[in-house]
Amino acid sequence: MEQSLPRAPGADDPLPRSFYRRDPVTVARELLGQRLIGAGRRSRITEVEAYLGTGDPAAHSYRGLTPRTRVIFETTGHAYVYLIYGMHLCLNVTCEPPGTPGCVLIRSVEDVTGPGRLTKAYGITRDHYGTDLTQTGPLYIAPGPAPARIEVTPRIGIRHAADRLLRFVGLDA
DNA sequence: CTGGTGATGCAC
DNA sequence: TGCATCACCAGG
Repeated sequence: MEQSLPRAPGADDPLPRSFYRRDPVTVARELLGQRLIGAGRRSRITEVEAYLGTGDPAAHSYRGLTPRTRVIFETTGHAYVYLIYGMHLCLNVTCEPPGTPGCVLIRSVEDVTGPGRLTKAYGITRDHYGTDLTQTGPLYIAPGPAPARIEVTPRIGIRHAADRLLRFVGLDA
């Protein structure tokens, strides 16, 4: 039988670490259309925000390395999950090489809009903090078709650097 | 529009 | 040790 190939071509192989080893704006834009896989879902990513490692007062990494922000500084392509407003979890993907902070907030996929509802739909908890998203597992990201075009807007719900155009929405057709 | 909710990080 | 801050959502 087909023993040399454990999986069929076209399977949802995770995006490689090199995809994430770039600046948050590039990673954010290219993350649109890719598939977030977990909890039986494989929906395409439709809305993201870039948080820059330096010079971005809206980014959690702005005030330096802390226990909470550790993965932002030390990993590439891992999940940064944190609790916001005492109630909702947000899923971010770390980027840049280790030693350089930077991450991308995944706000929505095709059928789930909103960062808090997205984590709920995927069953993401704080236990997912630090999960390697380049490994096939309970939560990872695999290739999907890029959107036809990208809308660029300011980020949602922040006070600092509210004028910066770092939110990206993927639109088809 | 507002309230609910709790971890975080910094001032003291 | 306290408390302002916070990348949200559901309900009026």
